[in-house]
Amino acid sequence: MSKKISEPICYNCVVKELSAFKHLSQEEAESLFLDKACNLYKKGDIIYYEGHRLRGVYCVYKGKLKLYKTGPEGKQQIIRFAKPGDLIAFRSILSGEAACTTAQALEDVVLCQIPAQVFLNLARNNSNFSMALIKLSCKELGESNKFILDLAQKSVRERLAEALLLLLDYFETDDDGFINVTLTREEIASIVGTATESIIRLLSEFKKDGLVELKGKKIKILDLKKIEKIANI
Amino acid sequence: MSKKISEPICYNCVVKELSAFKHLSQEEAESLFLDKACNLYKKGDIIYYEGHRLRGVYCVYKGKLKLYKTGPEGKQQIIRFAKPGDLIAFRSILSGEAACTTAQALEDVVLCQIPAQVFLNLARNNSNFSMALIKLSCKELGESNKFILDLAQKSVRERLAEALLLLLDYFETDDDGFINVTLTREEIASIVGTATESIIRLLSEFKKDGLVELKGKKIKILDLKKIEKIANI
DNA sequence: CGGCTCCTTGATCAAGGTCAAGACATGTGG
DNA sequence: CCACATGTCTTGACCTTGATCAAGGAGCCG
Repeated sequence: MSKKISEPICYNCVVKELSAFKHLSQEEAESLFLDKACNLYKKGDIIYYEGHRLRGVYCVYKGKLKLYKTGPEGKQQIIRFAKPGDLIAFRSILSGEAACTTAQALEDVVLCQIPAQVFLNLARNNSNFSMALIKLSCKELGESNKFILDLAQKSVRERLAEALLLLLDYFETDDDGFINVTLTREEIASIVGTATESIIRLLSEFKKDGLVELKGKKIKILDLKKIEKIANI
Repeated sequence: MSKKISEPICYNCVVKELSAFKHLSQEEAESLFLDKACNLYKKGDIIYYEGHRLRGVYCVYKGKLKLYKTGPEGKQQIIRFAKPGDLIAFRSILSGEAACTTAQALEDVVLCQIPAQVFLNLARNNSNFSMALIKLSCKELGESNKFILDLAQKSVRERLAEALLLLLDYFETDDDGFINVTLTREEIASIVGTATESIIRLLSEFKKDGLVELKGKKIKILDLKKIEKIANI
């Protein structure tokens, strides 16, 4: 399921500057390097399950992941994504609760795991680092609250438009202008919180109206202005 | 709209022990007392508006509040409540963003406002305090994520049952066993994320089935087990 | 008493969920 | 290389949930 690989070196890791770890001193980053464990996960592998107690936080070195909750009928609801430089599982470690989501690799992924105690000690002793973590969790909280409003008051059509904008913003585009992530229709549905069929119908409607181009699972936004208008932000 | 009143004294304030402030030293709590401003707000008063920049965090000394977001059509979505001992606006201050909700008094309320800089300095210099704030925001984040799942996948009936349990848990009961908060049907609807009429119909159905007792705006849960079963947690 | 706000009920309707069936693509092992 | 299996996508038909609209009643306050 996961295997050890040659490890990125924390104190000059390329993704360090993207994450809250950029606030660590050289010395702290060096000690981090000694304590971490680095592993490769294949596409589809589960990193951890909702409800489980976790040993530490993960820093994404390579690849993309989805974090989702599972509903009463087994349906997934994607809560957020992660990409290189992101931390995952920090919520669980910092709050001392069990994981509130399942983390799964969307493609081959390399993760470094930092033991909870090491992470908590850093947070406790380096106030720049702890303030960065506070900012991180508060920002995510703001985003979750925003999404609550959307789910409660917007139509599926509006939410799909908004989801496309979010994906574009977060994953950016490849050389051909397609959003740089590959998701099934079902996965898009579990971002938006609706049925797969609804996503299919709406996407082909967007296509018919010249708002998007579809090429297999790849999506290109052709008319940003109109999508933004539909999203009703 | 708000008026100065005789101030609770932070370093022996009765609500201090309920909040993250319990991690402050005597000295820190004394300095807090010098910097804070304490005000009374009448029922219905707005403390601050979504989108505004805030001057500091508020500590609830007395009374209950609702924090809500407003949707495109002006409909409210309640994100959380606050009661004595709770902090509000901390998310905005800690993340450095504008307020993501509007805060409104559900009854007469007394709030102490702590200036942002004072609050941030405490967070920066007292690691027990900052860790408590981290826990607080991470816990709220977990709750918001939970609610996202509910909105996306549960029926209005399930969500109402769950909302009643949440209200019971948070506000507890008065001497007669009624949930200790007074909300209009419309406000309940804007917790659940549905129309007022749906709440009315479902509440009277719950009443018919002997699950709840209704006395004006007051609600008593008669059959906790069945409500829990409906909530489907 | 008149004017609020809030609650309640009934009728109607649309958004979107569910079900079923088939097309298409992809990968596998023989 | 083919046959098959599996997973994903797509479309159409149908039906349920819950939103909306309308109207009236109840309670409360100046």
